[in-house]
Amino acid sequence: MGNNKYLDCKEIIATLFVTEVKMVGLDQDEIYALLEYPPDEKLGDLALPCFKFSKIFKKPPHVIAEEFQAKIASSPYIQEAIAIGPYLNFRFAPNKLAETVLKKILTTRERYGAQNIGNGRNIVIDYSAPNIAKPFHVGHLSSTVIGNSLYKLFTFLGYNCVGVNHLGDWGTQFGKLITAYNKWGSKLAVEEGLIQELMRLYVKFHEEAEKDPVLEDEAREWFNKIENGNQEAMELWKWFKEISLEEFQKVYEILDITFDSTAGESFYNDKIEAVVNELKEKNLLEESKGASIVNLDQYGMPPCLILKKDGSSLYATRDIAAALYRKKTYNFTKNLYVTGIAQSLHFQQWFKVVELMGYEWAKDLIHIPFGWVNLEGEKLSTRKGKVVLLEDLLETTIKRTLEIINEKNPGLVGKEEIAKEVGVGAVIFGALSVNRIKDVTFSWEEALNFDGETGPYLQYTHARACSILRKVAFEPDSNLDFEPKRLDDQAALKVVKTLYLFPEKIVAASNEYEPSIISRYLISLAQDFNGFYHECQVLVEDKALQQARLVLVYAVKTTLAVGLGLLGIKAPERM
RNA sequence: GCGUCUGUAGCUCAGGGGAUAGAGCAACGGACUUCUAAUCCGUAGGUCGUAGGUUCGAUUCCUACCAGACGCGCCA
Repeated sequence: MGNNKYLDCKEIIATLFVTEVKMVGLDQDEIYALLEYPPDEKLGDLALPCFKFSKIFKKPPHVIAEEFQAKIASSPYIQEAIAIGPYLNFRFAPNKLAETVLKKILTTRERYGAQNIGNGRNIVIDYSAPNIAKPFHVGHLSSTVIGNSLYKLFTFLGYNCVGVNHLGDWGTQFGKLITAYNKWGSKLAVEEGLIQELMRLYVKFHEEAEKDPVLEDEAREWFNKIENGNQEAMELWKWFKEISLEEFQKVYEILDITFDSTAGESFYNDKIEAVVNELKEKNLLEESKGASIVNLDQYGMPPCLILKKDGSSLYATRDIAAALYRKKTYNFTKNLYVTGIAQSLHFQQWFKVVELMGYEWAKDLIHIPFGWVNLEGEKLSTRKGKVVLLEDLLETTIKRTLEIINEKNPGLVGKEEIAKEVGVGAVIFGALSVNRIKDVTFSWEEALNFDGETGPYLQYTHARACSILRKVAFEPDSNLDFEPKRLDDQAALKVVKTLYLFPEKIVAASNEYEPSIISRYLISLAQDFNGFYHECQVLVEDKALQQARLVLVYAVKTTLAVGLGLLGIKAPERM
């Protein structure tokens, strides 16, 4: 736990045991790990289950809890310790907690929760990575927004992040596209239809290839030509790529997501040979059925395909080349790959190959998998043209938001921009609110519902808080005078305790590469705040009371904005 | 066949060795002349997939099974 610059009550209690209780049989770290938040707040704010001590001292846990209680004196942050059955429950000193947490927020503001855990080390985050010549659809949303959130999160924790959009701009799909273009397409049609036309050709290819498998061979030949720099093939490839990139850029602009590098698969084309040679030198490469592979039998995995029988590369080859390049270029402490769970085996395989090549940093290659997106009962399929385009989804949610604004707040200035922030926020939050690994079913009804645990709910709560602060022109100031003891309502105290948890939550989110931990935290913060909002009037006659509550409102507003920012969601001041 | 992931309220999901299993949606009943009702309060709703095992204690860990999703050589 070390030197946490944020208030850490668990650490305080663990220290208390070492310095005051002594002779407890467990060290500070063990006690720290044992401390948990009780299921019901009435019981206390933190609890130490005493079962483990029972074994050490051969006494019933409730007796131990009582003995501990007798030895624990109150300290500035811990008001009391009460033994309840086999638990020793601690109650925070509410005034001290409120004072410490709120002053911290007044001082750090939009940096509340930030830490220098990374110490400037580099993390490469590989995310989004759409395939060129395929439309950007809801299936690409997860990678894009999870990666973006991790980028912001690790930056907030002191790492230097390198966001890489590893474009799928290489591979047999281009052979397929060129084959389809030559057979059923035309220059004019592509110029007019752009990515829609490319998608039509791609779908057409798969329809026809089912009837006539020879097309697959033709496609492979075309890809081979691209790899060998055939001029006709290269020109078409470049053209298709440009069309796609423009389309993707529109979506990234709406989402406000940027990358530090867009070195895609094609970028590594000239780095493949060196990898293959290195594999050969290290005696890892074998011939099998005409292809070149790395055998992984002894690791319980199928072989990793390095070269096809026609000598062209595969995605594992390019991934290895990319990893070597990135290590050399960025000297990363971690390289995260945000892709679907379907690719788990692929990553395990080539991570192992890198390890077998003798690179100890293979352990720093981390796959961050996420579940599938389905379309209400049906599977998403680019090949069958069965997709919801991300651009359509975003435009629809923005439109819907505008309708709601016109209904609820018609006089709002800057409606268009706010509708965009809220509509896009709804989509991003929807993708980040549940555990990465879960499969999700896309539903328009859910996507357009802005009630309850949604992005707009968080933004609305933020806008409400802003509204109060605006009415009195509240200015944050680290020397601001306020009386924490005035925040003695249950609802206000609950908010303070939840604010206290924020730094702990974002560290947990980074440890698990799980933005949904932040999402859920923000929902609980907003729920607590809205409870407070209904129960306690902020703008009141009693100026000291008002001041204390204003500080609380400011703290909530700030924490919500910081948290939303880490998710890649805007926090408008009015809506 | 082998492997991975998932199974908790009608639906979508939290929780993840410990004290009576929590939210939201949908349903029903309340609260706007008062800081934005995209809100809040209340009611109802669960043999935590099934069976064993480990443990003082299992919804949580282990094993088997069931169900669903996915992956297993020249697609990415």
